[in-house]
Amino acid sequence: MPELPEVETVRRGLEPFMAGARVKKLDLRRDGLRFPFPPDFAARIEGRRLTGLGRRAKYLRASIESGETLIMHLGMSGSFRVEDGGGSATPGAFHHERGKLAAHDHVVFVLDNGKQIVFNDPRRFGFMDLVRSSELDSCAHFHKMGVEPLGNAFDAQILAEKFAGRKTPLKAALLDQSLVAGLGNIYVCEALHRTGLSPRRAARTLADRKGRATPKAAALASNIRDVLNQAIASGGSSLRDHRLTDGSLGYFQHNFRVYDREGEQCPTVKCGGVIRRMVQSGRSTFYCPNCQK
DNA sequence: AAGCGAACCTGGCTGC
DNA sequence: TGCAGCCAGGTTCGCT
Repeated sequence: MPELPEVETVRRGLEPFMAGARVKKLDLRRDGLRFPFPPDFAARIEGRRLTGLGRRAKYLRASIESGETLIMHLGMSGSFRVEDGGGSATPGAFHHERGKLAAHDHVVFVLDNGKQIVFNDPRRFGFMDLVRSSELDSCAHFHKMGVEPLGNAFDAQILAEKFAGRKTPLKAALLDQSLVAGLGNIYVCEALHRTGLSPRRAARTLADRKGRATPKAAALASNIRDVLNQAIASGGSSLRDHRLTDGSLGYFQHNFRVYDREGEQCPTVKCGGVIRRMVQSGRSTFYCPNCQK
């Protein structure tokens, strides 16, 4: 499901309830998701206060007053929802006595503010992990991670430097999380179309002989920022699984120009091309062969 | 080193 | 109605 805009949408939905709340109970409905939960997972969180909820690329990061950080990834089909919890301070008045859990509800955070946060993930490609907060950026999940596309460091020059010398197609380079972190299949297709760049073009062509950014690199960096910000403002894209934490749907999918629009007219003014689908490194790429060069 | 394809898992849709 | 086949927003592993 989720690329950067969807994860950011989830973060904004969860933050008002999670940040500052104490976890009364962490209910694990199975032994793990994509990976087993870390040792003593529930015990390291229960009774502790969450001090903030951040995001890096497609990862959510909840800091805990213990000095650890809870890392959460939604995989392809993960979602969170916020519910009213036991409704009282009565010990044991937890969700599972209220019969509200659905299929694939794997993790429930029961909070001291009367809310409970439920993680649902049918495909179980998501995962959760705990690391020392002081080692967050050097831990296995993040130490090789590329530049944050909505961060201050992201611009045409860093894009050119990352892509310099790479023969791999632009589509694959933009999906490589060790170069730019947070883009996925949808927003790569959309950003390339907005920039008039072919997904097949070699990544190194965005740098000139001296390694400087070409005008196309500048336009691509700008379009990446724009499409991500516009998607966040729309609550992300809901194709099948993505939901906001209040259960509502994102609506940026109505603004797709090429993704999942094979056979439709290219929306570029005066282009007249037809959107096509091809497969690159096992993933669908949607593009206009007429205006993307 | 870089660049593919396969694997992980479930559900929804299409076509016979 | 049933069933086989294909497809899906991500990441990681293993083989060229």
